[in-house]
Amino acid sequence: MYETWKCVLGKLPEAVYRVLGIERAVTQELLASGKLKAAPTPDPRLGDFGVALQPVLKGINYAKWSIVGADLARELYALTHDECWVEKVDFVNGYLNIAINYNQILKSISEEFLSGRVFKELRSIGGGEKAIVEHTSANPVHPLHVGSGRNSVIGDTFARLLEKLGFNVETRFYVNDIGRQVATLIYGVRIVESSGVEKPRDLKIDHWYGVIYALTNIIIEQGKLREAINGKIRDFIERASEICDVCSSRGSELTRETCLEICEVSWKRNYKVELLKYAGRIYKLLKSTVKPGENPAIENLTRILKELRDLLREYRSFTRAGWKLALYYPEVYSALKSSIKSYREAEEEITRLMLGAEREEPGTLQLFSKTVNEVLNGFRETLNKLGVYFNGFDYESSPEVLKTAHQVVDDLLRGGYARIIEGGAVEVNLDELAERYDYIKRLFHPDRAGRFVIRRSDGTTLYVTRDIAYSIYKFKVLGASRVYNVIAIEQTREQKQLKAVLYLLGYRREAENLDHFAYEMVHLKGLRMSGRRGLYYTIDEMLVDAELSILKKLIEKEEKRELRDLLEIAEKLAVANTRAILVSVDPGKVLVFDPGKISEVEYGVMIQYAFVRAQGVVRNLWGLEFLDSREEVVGKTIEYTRGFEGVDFTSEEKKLVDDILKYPLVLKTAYIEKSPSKILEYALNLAIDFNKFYEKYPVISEKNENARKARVLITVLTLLILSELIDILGFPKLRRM
RNA sequence: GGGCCCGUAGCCUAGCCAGGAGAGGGCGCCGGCCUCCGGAGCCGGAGAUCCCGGGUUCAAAUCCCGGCGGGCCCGCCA
Repeated sequence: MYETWKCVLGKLPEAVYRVLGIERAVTQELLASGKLKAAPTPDPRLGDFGVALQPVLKGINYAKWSIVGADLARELYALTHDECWVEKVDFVNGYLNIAINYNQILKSISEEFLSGRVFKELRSIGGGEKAIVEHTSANPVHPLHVGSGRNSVIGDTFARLLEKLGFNVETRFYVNDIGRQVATLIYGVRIVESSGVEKPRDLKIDHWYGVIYALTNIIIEQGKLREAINGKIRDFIERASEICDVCSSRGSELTRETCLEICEVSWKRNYKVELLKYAGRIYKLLKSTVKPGENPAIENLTRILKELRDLLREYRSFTRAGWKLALYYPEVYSALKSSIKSYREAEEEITRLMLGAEREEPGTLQLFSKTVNEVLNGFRETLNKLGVYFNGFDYESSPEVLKTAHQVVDDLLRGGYARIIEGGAVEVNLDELAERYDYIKRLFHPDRAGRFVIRRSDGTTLYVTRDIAYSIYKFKVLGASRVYNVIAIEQTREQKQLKAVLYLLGYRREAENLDHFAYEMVHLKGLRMSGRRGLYYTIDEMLVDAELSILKKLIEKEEKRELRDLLEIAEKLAVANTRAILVSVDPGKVLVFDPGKISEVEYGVMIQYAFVRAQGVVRNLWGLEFLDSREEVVGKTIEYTRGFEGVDFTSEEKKLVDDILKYPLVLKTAYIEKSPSKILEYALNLAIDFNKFYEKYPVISEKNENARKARVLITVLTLLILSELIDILGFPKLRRM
């Protein structure tokens, strides 16, 4: 198609010159700059594609357009009829509309696809280059939820796409196993285990640990918040007393009512419950009566009240989450509650665990790796169901990462890129370095580059530092020439810091080839997710929900099939649907998802259905199973490319041919724009267009031989492409459904 | 306070970077279609101030400026 477009556009300058006398170079310039271009027509009756000619006709009296246009159409037709397979050129109010011979097009693309040339050309893009895709890398402290699931599916789909494009792809999972979060989990697990509370037998280990982690975290946070709230209340009373004094000496611009409220509070300073009741009311009163900048003392009070309100709100949210978990897991809750005497004690213990791990104490490290690996096994189980596999897991605690991290700090200090700041921590000041290195300036532009610490005053490294080390590892040890980090968008800054440091350390090529594949959050309707509070919709739940909704539909159809078969179909379709939902929205946009409506989003099912139907045609025509004998199907189809002519293509058929033509372009675009959602969208459109075609026209039973040949070709090409797309999307393949 | 991203029918989404004809799809809703390669489908219908206001242009959902609304980032956290 694009070939014919190019062909026609190539002749346009000549036609314009012959009719209007405008120099060929002028039209060529318009084409080159994109002012003139071909685009599909809005209605197939107008033709197959059109060119908006207004830029050329601009100088001509509008009354003459139709005459000039007709001449142009005639001239262009004469020039392109033979060479570009053009059948008709029309001029309609400023547009040149062109109809082309689909017989020729179908013949030529069939040969391209059936000979495998299309796929081969696509593979030449990567040409065996080694690309690493790091994805998922979820903290091993709770089960994978929809957010991590989006990461997995985007990463896995992109990796599969890269493979189709001929890259030598390796997928890696980076295990954050020495952070505070893991230490918190281990701290909680030790308490729960020593209290003799056991995991319910049917609960996955990652879900169990998720509960323990959340409750531990909640109890600690509650302790912290209680202390902060008490402090705020003290501040509040102090300020209130001050203001009350001003009020009673009549030196205040506050209303009488507000003054009285404030005084009441300061007199009742010992009745805490009463105070909290007033806090909100006074805050509202102050906000409505005080103008900014008038009275610093009162503004201070307003600020304190606002902070108090926020703290209370947060406390409440933790408490609610705690209640919910305690309801289902009362033994866990009481074990933790009774053992965690104070949050300070708990935090000290957690810090000790962290330090022990970073100092590579054998006992601590063993404990860490045991716990983390248990959770990772849970992850693997979930991911395998989804069809997501990794070539390897890399541990943050590994000597390769930790040693290199310290090396990175030393190198930066030696190179003068980092310095020791007050207190002894090591900092990189990118603001200064951005002045010297344009690369860094551009990286952060138009924002300030900022500064960041890479080694704490106690000598331990930070997450970024270890991430820098890991990046070096990916390039130097794993031998990547290109790295994609599928990481949430909120880490954009950290990823830029990472690139900046790589650049400073002389890894310039590596910095250029390190790509932050950013994706936005998943927003659940009616639930705010928070791993720290144990609030999440897990992938395991999502898969079950999807499977149940599909099974329900299957059973409703009252098919006389074995339950075992139904279950298998439901399971496969559930995976397809789940993956489809998670990849359906462009990574750069927030994915809004309502778990209650999971049965309504059926992108995966629609694609599978078209795939199954196309297989049915091949089965009935030749008695062949496409999934077992692809080569044979292709071989038989090649015979159909010979000798069909004079077929009038219907608009449904033309649409499918157009779709088929787009395949290579879609893959390239999805790759360049890092947008796996485009693959899904394309597959969906192909499936919809195929369903329409299939429903409307007979394939095997078509009487006209040429038309039958054309339809078989279209069907097999669709089948081939759907098969490739399903590979990329990572759906399990079905024969029937 | 500074920086980035997003705003398209009841809901979700494409188109925006490279401006062109009636803003494509899907879900949901209403009405039809199973003697016909498997109806998880097809056909038809209703439903949109393309967030608002300016500007550039023959032409703006698209580009520019200014608002409004939502998200994210600016830690000796990970």
